[in-house]
Amino acid sequence: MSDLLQRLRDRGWRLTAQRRVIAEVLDGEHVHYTAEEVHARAVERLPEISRASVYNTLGELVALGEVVEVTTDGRAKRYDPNVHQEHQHLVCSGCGMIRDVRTEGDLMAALPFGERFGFAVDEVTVTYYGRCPGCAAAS
Amino acid sequence: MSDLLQRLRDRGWRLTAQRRVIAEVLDGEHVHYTAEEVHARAVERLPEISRASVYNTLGELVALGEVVEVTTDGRAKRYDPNVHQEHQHLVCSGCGMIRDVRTEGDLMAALPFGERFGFAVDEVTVTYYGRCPGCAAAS
DNA sequence: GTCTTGACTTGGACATAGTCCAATATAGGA
DNA sequence: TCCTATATTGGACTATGTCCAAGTCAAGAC
Repeated sequence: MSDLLQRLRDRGWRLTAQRRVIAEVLDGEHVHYTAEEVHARAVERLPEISRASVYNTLGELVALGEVVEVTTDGRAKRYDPNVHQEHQHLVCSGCGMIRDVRTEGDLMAALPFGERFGFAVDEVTVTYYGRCPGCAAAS
Repeated sequence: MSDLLQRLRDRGWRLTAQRRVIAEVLDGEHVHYTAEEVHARAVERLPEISRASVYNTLGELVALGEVVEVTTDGRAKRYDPNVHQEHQHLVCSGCGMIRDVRTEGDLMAALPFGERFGFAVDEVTVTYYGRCPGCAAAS
């Protein structure tokens, strides 16, 4: 993620304290924070950062392809910085925890041409649901 | 869908005018309305029906397994009454139109055991994104 | 180092989606 | 026809996200 800032600078971004903090918050594996969670964590490092800046910056990162939006439930969108390794998601239906997972085979090929209705299909997302070990033990 | 009302009665539901109208609105193929769209259509037949009743009834239908929630974007949830034929969704990234599609092969098997992290995986949803013929022509 | 300027940030108002609740109405059995 | 548990209602409230005008500042020019 450290070179994210360099990539952004290369694209003409002004590197503000706010953007740096947001990039730091998004650093790591299996990070899937909501915008409000990103804001809460950013505030710990930069107390005056606003919600608007977080929403703006996340939207820009998504537009640049540096972060992807994930919506596994109908609640808040989550932001996944793990874009350089293709993956899908495994979601615990108990606690909502999300793991990045890699699938086998060609998921796109699972959709026959006869089922494409003239669409130019260019993306497929797969979400697996189950109970994580903790939630399975608790029930 | 006409026998939906019978199934609900068998489960002890009271058949009110509101529930009948909601069931009628959800009748059909490739129906994926938001709660507000269901409400707007229900109001045409029963002007005094409230938003709360629509939300309540949709939630109950989901709990009973008669309707499934679909969230393809981060916006409002959509309600899909086509539960008796397993299917996935194809979404136009231009206009948001949704088609039900049937996939080939075992999507669950695409997730290796080594990628399950101890989860008891019991469901998989797949969403294909592309541009429908109309939106492709317009761009 | 300082100036300048256009891009960035901010707080707050607004919009949209959904939930909750106390009061009222009613389906369907007695 | 009556009774009552269940359903409906309007409206307040919460959560999530968007928009905007005013103020701030990063970084290139000098």
